[in-house]
Amino acid sequence: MELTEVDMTSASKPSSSSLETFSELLTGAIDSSPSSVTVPSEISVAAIRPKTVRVNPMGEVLSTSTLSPSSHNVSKQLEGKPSVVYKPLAKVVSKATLSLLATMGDPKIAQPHILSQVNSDPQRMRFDTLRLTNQPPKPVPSQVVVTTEEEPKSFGGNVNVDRSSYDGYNWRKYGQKQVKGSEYPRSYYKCTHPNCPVKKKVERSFDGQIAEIVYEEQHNHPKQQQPPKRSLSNAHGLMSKSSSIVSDRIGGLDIRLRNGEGFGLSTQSTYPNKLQSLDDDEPKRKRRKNENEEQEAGTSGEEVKEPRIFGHNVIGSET
DNA sequence: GGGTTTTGACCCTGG
DNA sequence: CCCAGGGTCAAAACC
Repeated sequence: MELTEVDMTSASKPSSSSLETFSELLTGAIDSSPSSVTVPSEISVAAIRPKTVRVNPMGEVLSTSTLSPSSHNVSKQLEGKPSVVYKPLAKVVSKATLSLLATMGDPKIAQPHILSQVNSDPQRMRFDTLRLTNQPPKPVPSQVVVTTEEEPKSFGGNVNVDRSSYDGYNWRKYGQKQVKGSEYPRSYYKCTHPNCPVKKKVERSFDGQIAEIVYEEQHNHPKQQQPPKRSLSNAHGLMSKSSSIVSDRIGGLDIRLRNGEGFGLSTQSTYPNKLQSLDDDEPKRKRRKNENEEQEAGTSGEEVKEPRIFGHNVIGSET
């Protein structure tokens, strides 16, 4: 199950230094010049309409507007190849996003073709990538799916840095669940940064390969240049234990960005509004019964309990 | 000792 | 209004 990092790294990772990290690519792409990359004008549409762009490592279009049944086949095939899926919000989606995607593909390595397609069902889209279901045409959020062969290695430069697809940020797993739509268990990760609202969902195949990764929100902080200390130290442990993410992503993964181009993008610069959201973190945060009884009145609903990002982790103190 | 992962239960939203 | 599904929390265990 655990793929050898070496395999993926050396196998498909020509040079991580070039790409650095996935996020970096995104960030850089956006930051640098969103329109620099050749992005189909459809992207703009994405902002309004849900679109899905799927390209396989070879640059072939895996799926288009409506995911066809065979599309899911593609996903399966991708297993062996890294694929990146971006699922930006319709409103947030912009050329920049596409640019990111395109950039992520790494020009030197393999520039993935970005296609945009209209999705039928937003929700379905989530696993569409994986299973692709024929959903009836409906207006939904847009989704951009881009698969690049180099992507995974890009941010996976150092397989040593596992940590659920190390992309330059620290992630903390806060849950795992088996979703109906997916045959693989879905893991939920949150950026360990104090105010970073970024979350990502990772679906791993039994092979330990990442079947799909969905990023939500954007990082409102610079990514770490170095992998999590723990990752480095326990890189082995993780791999052997349960986090074969690294391998996963290398084997073949789908990365999707939701809510704004996902991670690595400059939220502030691109979407100031997002900042607010970030600040709020999650107003809707569901509070456990305990909180209810204890902070029933205490929480005005706006008091974001940032101190407790998740579990006992810290955050507020982060300094 | 600190941080992360695991796992079950709880809560919310959508159909 | 009820049910199903998804997402999140929290305690314990592990590294």
